Amino acid sequence: MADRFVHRHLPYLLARASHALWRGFEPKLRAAGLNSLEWRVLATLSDSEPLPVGRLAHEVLAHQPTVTKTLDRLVAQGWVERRADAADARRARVALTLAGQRHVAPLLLAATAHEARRLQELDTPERERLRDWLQALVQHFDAQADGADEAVLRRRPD
Amino acid sequence: MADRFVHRHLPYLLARASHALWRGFEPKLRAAGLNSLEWRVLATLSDSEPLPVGRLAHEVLAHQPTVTKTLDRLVAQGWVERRADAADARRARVALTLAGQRHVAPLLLAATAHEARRLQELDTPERERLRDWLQALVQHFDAQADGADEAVLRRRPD
DNA sequence: TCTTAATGTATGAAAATTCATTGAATCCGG
DNA sequence: CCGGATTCAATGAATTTTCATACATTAAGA
Repeated sequence: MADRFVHRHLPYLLARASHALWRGFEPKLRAAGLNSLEWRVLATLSDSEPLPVGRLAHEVLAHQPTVTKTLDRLVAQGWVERRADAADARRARVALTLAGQRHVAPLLLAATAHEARRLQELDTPERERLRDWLQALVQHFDAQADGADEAVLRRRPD
Repeated sequence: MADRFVHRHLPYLLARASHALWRGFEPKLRAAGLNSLEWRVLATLSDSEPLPVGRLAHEVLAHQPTVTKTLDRLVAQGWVERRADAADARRARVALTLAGQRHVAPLLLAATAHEARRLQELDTPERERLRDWLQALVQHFDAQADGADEAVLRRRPD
């Protein structure tokens, strides 16, 4: 399998792995009336303090205007709210409403269960090391604030 | 970092890792007049035999109608062509044109170099095992033709 | 061989995303 | 404290993606 570019190239391989693990869960999202970005937004906010839009966009791997519009929809549904930032009037603080929390809660459980079930099939002892490695990778590249592009990460002291 | 759902959940973590590694390469794609799906299509076809549309869609992690329309654009650019399948008139065989090959070739090199550069920063010996693990993961879940959703994978004998 | 089912791709309308830009608020050097 | 540069989020037009469906071809069974 490793003979073709797309099967060797790591960014691609990671995306493929993500899809492969995730596959089969979408029906559950659809049933909950969410597309995958909306899901990522709710999941991200589920156990986070209220986040500014730009930071949220970075976390959900989407562009800021996309997230702004997704938030409009989620707000209309009553799942999310934009609060004012005390220190900076430009900035919004996006948080789940109570209804939003109730809406994602079962999905979070289901997603965790789905992941566990899928991984079990694989039955390799390296799972947890993989997770550590990936966390280190993300942290490293996120932390270096990247120069080349968005500097969304230099989060100020709040 | 592992305390939050989105930082622990493996499908998400894999997607984040993919992005983190990939970040900084997009300008090069833009310069080549490609969006990321178009890039994945060209990269996939670059070292593959001509593929039917559905199979290509699966490989590039996109839906079939999306790929059909992306192909329309790539064909219009002269980078891709649809050939007839000798055995089945419904099926198309998508392949790069010579111009297409010339167009991606430098990008493939650049992408590989980019990956290498990024990974070097990380300086961990586990890289290759990670790649193996991911390949196994993708292969496992792709191979099982999945029941739950698209059965794109049961590729007939050709 | 017909008839019905299933498969592969295309299509059209609706929805979401992107790109470039705007408007507003904060920051910072003088 | 002023003025220009920077940051944050929103907006609108253009592009792309999605969803459902249509069309054509092959498969399967009576």
